[in-house]
Amino acid sequence: MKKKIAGLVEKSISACVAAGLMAESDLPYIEMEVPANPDHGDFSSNAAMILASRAKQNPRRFAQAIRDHLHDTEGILEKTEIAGPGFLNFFVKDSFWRQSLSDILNSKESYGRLNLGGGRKVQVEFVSANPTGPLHIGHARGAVVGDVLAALLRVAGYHVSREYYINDAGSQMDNLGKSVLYRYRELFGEKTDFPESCYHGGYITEIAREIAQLEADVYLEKNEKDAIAYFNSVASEVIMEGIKKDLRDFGVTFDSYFSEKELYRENGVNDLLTSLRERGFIYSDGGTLWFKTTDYGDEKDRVVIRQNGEPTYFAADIAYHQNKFSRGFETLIDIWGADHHGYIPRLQASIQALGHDKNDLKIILVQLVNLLRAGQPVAMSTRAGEFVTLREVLDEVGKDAARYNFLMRRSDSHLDFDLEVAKKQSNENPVYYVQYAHARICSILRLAAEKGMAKPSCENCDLSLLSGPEEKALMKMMAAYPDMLEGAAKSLEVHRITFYLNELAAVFHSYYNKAKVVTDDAPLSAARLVLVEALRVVLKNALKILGVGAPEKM
RNA sequence: GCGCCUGUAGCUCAGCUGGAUAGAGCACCAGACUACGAAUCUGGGGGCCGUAGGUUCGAAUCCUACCAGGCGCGCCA
Repeated sequence: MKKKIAGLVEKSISACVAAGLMAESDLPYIEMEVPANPDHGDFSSNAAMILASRAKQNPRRFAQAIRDHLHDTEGILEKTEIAGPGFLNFFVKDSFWRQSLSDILNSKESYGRLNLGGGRKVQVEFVSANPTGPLHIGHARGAVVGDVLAALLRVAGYHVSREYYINDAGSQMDNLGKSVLYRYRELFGEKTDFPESCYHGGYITEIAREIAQLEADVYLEKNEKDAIAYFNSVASEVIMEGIKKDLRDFGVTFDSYFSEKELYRENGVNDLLTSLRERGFIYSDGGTLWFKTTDYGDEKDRVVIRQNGEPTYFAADIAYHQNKFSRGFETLIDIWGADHHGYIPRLQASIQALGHDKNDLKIILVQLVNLLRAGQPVAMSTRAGEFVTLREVLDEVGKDAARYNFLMRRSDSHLDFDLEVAKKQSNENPVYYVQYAHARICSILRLAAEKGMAKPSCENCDLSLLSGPEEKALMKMMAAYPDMLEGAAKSLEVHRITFYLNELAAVFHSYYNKAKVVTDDAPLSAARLVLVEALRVVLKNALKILGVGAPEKM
């Protein structure tokens, strides 16, 4: 609807230009907003004001000209007003809002699907935690944001792939193996001086114990290097399995897992560096190789091969992103913890050196989570092995509540996550507000069925009976659902879906307390059943994108 | 010191690419179940949009400086 009206305005402006009333316009798009105040219409545009200010003309005169040249061929508009300094306010005929109800009932679960992406291949890479320990609460937020963003883009018509990058090649992996080895030795009574830099969590000891049970003390004799290599491969595998299971139970699944080791196995890192060197992006200085990231705005050049001959993490990451592009993805989206923001310029620089546009790689920063229990901060330290794991959160508050809580803020805004509030089944917890709306509607529909009423259908149903303010508001909000999704997809902001749901549920709850759906008035009941059935569909579709359940009973 | 993010009601936060009278939830106060589910609803108080300038028809939104908090500034990942 929004687009239709914007289209009308666009054509009208062209007509005005043709009629010599305006100079050539170069508006990139027609801004069309839904005014907060219903007196200002269903949609409002400031196009006349923008054009007039560029032409140094009277905005109201421009607005008049646009209105005069409007050709409402479909008869969408009830009226068009010029208001204030030069706003064009559009009032849509009620019949067009009712039309969206039958759209929804016909499209069902595909209502809201867009063709924004045109099938373009997009990859969303997220979580990507090192397999050195279980996922904790901090990872959970990134997991949900990535998962929902992928789902959103899929609905918006992109071909989306979810990927987890396993950092299994760096020095922290040696630390992991070493940590297990030390615990293993302890199990056989050796005294060790457990290093500060190693992982202290209890899970390390458990892995050591498993190895000890299966293979006894054979690794006490072997040389340390081999033992560490073996221990870290066992440990990372065990831990990775745990991570996958936790994510699955959190409703997060991936299409692929990409191992950093893989890059080295295929010699990808060296090949890439060679080709970059040939093209002059890499130079040697002081026994190390440097990437000229300053060519693309980074504040200093970055090392790719260390003095000891080992490639840096950055080197592998360039190769990894190159690999992503070579797999045919046109847009890459990386989801990172906000503490990695300093890394953005060099990675952006590197993909540009590889010949891609800066915008082909979008990085979404997710701020860290501030974990609370009943208002009191919960201390966490990964090194010391003191952290609240994702598993514990899942067990304590449940998947739906946890996910919803992570989606209630813009991702680059700090988030307080209070375990006590999140598990409360009360009005302090917004998940239930929306789920309750869905369950209530299902309850109404069950009752209607019990009473032998026909299933909601737009056939032989007088939808013009839906004339109350809440009914109109609900129809308009549901009609705006695709616009909301489009905005969220374009801006990559998943929290918009949550806010939309809260608003929609609020209007419904208010309506529910005012009006009865199932009554003795058969035509009115039929119309209202159509309305709530449409609502049920929209709620369910949106919740599905969020990966949050839409229960029929609670 | 330099860079990035944040600063909006008592608390937690929305506010879409600059628009019309700045919103929501929680908390607080007062009300609503013989009505399809009260995990709900109705009403109320509450604001120098961090501060000061600037841009313009118009600024919470854009620019500059400053203040406060967070994060980053490695041949770690």
